[in-house]
Amino acid sequence: MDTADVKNRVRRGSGRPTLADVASRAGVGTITVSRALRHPERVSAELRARISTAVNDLGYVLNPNASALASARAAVIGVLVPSLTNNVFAEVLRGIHDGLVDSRLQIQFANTHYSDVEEERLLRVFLSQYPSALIVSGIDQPPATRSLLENAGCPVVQIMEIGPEPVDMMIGFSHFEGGKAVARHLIETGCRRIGFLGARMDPRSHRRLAGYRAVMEDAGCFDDALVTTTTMPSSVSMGGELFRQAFSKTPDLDALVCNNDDLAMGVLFACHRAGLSIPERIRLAGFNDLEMMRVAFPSITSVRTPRYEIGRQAIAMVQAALAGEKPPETVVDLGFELKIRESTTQMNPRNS
Amino acid sequence: MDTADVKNRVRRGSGRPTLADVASRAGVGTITVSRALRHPERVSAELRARISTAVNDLGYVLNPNASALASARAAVIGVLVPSLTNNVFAEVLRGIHDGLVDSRLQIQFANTHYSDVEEERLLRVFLSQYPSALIVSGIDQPPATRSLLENAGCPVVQIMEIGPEPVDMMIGFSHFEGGKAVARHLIETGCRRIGFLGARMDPRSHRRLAGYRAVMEDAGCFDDALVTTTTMPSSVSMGGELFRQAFSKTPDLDALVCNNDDLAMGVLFACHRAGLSIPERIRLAGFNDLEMMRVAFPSITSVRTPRYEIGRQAIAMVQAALAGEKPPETVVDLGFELKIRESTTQMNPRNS
DNA sequence: TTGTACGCGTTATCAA
DNA sequence: TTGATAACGCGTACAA
Repeated sequence: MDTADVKNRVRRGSGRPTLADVASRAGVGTITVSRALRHPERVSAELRARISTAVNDLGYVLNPNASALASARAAVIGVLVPSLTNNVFAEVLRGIHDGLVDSRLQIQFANTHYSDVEEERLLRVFLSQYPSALIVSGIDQPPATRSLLENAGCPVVQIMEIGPEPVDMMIGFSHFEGGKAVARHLIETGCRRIGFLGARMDPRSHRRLAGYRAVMEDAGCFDDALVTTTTMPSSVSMGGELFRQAFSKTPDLDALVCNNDDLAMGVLFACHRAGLSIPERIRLAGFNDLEMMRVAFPSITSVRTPRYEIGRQAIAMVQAALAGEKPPETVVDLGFELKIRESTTQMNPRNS
Repeated sequence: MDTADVKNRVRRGSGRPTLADVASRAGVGTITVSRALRHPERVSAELRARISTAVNDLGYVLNPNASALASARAAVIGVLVPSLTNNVFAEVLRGIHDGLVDSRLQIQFANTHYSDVEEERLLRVFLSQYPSALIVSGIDQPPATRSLLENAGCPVVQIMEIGPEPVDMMIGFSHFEGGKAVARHLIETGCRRIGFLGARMDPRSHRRLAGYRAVMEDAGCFDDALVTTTTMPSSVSMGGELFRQAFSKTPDLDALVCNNDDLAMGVLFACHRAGLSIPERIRLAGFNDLEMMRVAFPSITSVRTPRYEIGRQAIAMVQAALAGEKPPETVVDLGFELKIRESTTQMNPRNS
């Protein structure tokens, strides 16, 4: 094949206008167009205008695949969550998404199903494309996964919890303190036989349980029989299930701390059905403070957790890092708020 | 710069092994490696083994960005949903995700917030990277959006609903029929003053309302005053809100059809609080059949919708299309199931 | 079945 | 501030 053939080579292009098309129309080099799009301030006003016109005339759209290849950086943020049906993570995702409007970054997410093995596998998939940032749930990554994160070559945010040794950044709150807060509230209002119901029992659940236990031991009230857990997924019906187990083990229960609001709802319904009044016979508290807790009958005490804010601020931290800013805070504690409601107070809710 | 300098050129590589590295180690051409990875059956067993060894030795991982550029096809499937907090779409996403294990495709999702403008914008972003497939919610895309979808150059699945003119493929069920089913059930059990509560009022909500209305008119029971809706987001507390509005407009209500289960929960709690018994005084039905409906007290009649299955099968349809299979069914109706429970039957729930 | 040569569309390098 | 040129790493076309 001689050089004369070169021009006859088949072009495989998609037909979409390219940077080169824009460049020739604007009478500039391709790199100038690239610059004008990415760093407008580094290009003279005149060229910027000519390029802008050409872009509009041609309907040019950047090819992110080519960009990713050339720069070894994809405009994608990888997000790993352990569950999707769990309302908590849906809210986190919403926060992440809302934090990303007006950004060229895309969310790519994956569901680890609470599996460390899956998490590591998915992380490798994400890493293969040189993501702009990674957001992972929890702080208990096994060594291999942690090592992958440390060498990710991009900002990494661990969300939902806080701990002493962030891979890079962390945002969340203390589940241990959350567990303590609920238990303390019940102790303070006079309860002694306070049960704990937990499902799934991921690391965060264990920390809430540990918080509950610490308070109970302090008060001299702890009793193994008061704790009822399962590794099965959490659900409203599981709440009823666990309640029945707990109530048959310890019929002298005077309160129940639930690991999350789904379980608490299940307990509420089970008590209604069994004719056990809340809060008169049994006091009840949940965790997360889903919207429903406030309007339930009776309304249910819960720990409000900043799920949306976690997602939102995780993105803010990522963006700051990508902009080269190094904030002093690499570990952000967003705290929580104990919402005390009818289910743990004596008043007759119908008169409230 | 003379040719002698060429070898001194700065390499910008990431340091990761490339196809060429694998090829030279295995003593084959790069394209053979590429083929061995994508279509193992087209490569001889011997080379396949040598290549496999080289891949493992080097820890080679495909660079999806380069792959996407070369083939003008990213291993990404774009998913557009109108909401994330809505449990319904969380389940759809879960189905999509589960359908994608063992696939090299990644999910890239975006939240349209029920906005057509956002939907179009996000679609353009997705399209710019040549996705392998697109999944969009609903069937009411405006002309511009529809045109984008028709020219997407990849499989497109419209989910949640079915209709006469799919862009490409559709999977869902008839919301109109769903609305009819609930209303018919209530009419058949003797109700006449059946209210309808709706929030958000997206196209699917309107179709459920239309189904309800059709049945009510048929029965000679329709009354505008029985319909209470808002365009505000749906929530449990909004259910209580709408109930109070409806009850003051039409205190002779004998049943309520709720546009979704969140509203129904809100009604349940509001009735408890107001001392109105369900089902004795007011019968109640929801839509979607969230897990909670089954264990609520009283348990709540609802229309079970195949949310997880929609996601799951949407992926199956995509994969079939990508494999070149053209199934006869481009519109798949997954149907729904009316779950009749205590909230619309006379028995005293505590004895059940 | 296997290999060669080149194109995909962008960004980095370096010089002007 | 601007541009020429190469490089990113893989897939396609076509030939062997």
